[in-house]
Amino acid sequence: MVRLVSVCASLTGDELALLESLATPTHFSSGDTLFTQGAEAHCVYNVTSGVVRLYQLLSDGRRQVVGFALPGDFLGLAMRDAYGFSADAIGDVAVCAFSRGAYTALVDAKPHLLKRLHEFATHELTLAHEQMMLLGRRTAEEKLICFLLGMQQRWARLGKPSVTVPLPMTRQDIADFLGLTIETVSRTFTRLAKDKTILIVPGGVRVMNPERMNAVAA
Amino acid sequence: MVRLVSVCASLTGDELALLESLATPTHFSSGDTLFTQGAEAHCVYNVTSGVVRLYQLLSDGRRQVVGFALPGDFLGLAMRDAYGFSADAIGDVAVCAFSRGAYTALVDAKPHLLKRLHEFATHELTLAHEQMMLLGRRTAEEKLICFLLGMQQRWARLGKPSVTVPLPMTRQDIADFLGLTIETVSRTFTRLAKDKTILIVPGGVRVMNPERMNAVAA
DNA sequence: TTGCCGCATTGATCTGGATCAAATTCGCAG
DNA sequence: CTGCGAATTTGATCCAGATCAATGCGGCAA
Repeated sequence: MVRLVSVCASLTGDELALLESLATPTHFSSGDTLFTQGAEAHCVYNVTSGVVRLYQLLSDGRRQVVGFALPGDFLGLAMRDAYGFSADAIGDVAVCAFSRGAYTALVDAKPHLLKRLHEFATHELTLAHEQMMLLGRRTAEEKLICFLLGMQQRWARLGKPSVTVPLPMTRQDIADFLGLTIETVSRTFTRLAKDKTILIVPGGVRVMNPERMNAVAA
Repeated sequence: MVRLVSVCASLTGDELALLESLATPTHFSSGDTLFTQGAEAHCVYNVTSGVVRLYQLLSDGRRQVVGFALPGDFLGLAMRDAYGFSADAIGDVAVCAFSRGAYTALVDAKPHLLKRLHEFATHELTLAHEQMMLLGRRTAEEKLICFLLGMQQRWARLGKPSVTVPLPMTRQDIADFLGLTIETVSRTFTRLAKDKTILIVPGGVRVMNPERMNAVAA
């Protein structure tokens, strides 16, 4: 539980007690919805375990996955009145939930914490810019390779460095993240596996030729 | 000059004097570079007049325009050590520049200001998510219509509401923003003009059928 | 006025990725 | 183990938008 709260906040020292008193640990099962695009924003979440799919829908059903939240990530920061995207659990997910009131009180009381949240938000913005480059100007193969390297780096930063990249999300999720169809994602995986650039394993992918992949990601 | 600083900060009352003492008004001519992707981030900028093109480059020359900054917008917030994108002037541009030191001092001294900047950053993040949906899941015609309506709204929020949308950027800039080629942008404009959805005028576009455009943007 | 020079438009053709259509494999409940 | 539904892979064809290639059209310097 101490560990949970510690991950919860990515903070140290004096703020822990305050956070602990305000955080509501919550659990979601695979497919459960944390919140929906346009719904009134009641809570801010900090993911403590599992992976969350973040997405927007167009009225005709087209879907854009805007990100995958991993442990340590914050959700719902961009709250004005309503959430800007929907979020649901990929596999089991644990979060710390903060009510909007608790969140604003916390932020007002602790400028240092706001600074951290602001750093987090600007980092998110940088990632969003990279994703715009990827969506607008990269080929299918480049998209997939950048995605795999990006996920590998994110897991590595969380202390799980490995040549095997876990991919708990479906091919459809990946397609909707990269602006491709499921068929193109599948074919591109198959081609990269034939190349011996990657090895497809249950629940993920093993990076076999990082040199080539880094060269493509440029 | 009072007006300048006022726009500069989008703030009220007691913070103005502080800001005024730290801001360095600067002017750029068409095509001038404010800063370059990867360069050490010395300054934060607040645009006071004109339009700034924000973009990233791939090593082979492919370009993604990640945004157009209008008066009131902040640039370089996502500074860690280096700028995440390049910025240059489209036509004449005036900005207030804050040195990194002045910026961090200001932010540490005035939590209220940090809160404003954080709101601005989260708003930017929301826009970035919308742009991801546009780049990943929209057709060329939808992209262009969403772009025009988006620019119209942004000018309107700045107190310049009009059915004529100014487009000071080139067709190539628009193409690189929407993930299209210049030819597709030109053809799509021509088709929308034939439709009587828009009227192409020097330096911009006049919205002729906002109902249809809003329906497409959904 | 003339002649560039960048932009923009228009046309012809090509192609990467979408769409349509089956298999195949996997997970798992019975 | 067996059957079923969902996810994935694979194949055939199509098409929106890219690419290649002129042509048009200001703006502006001489």
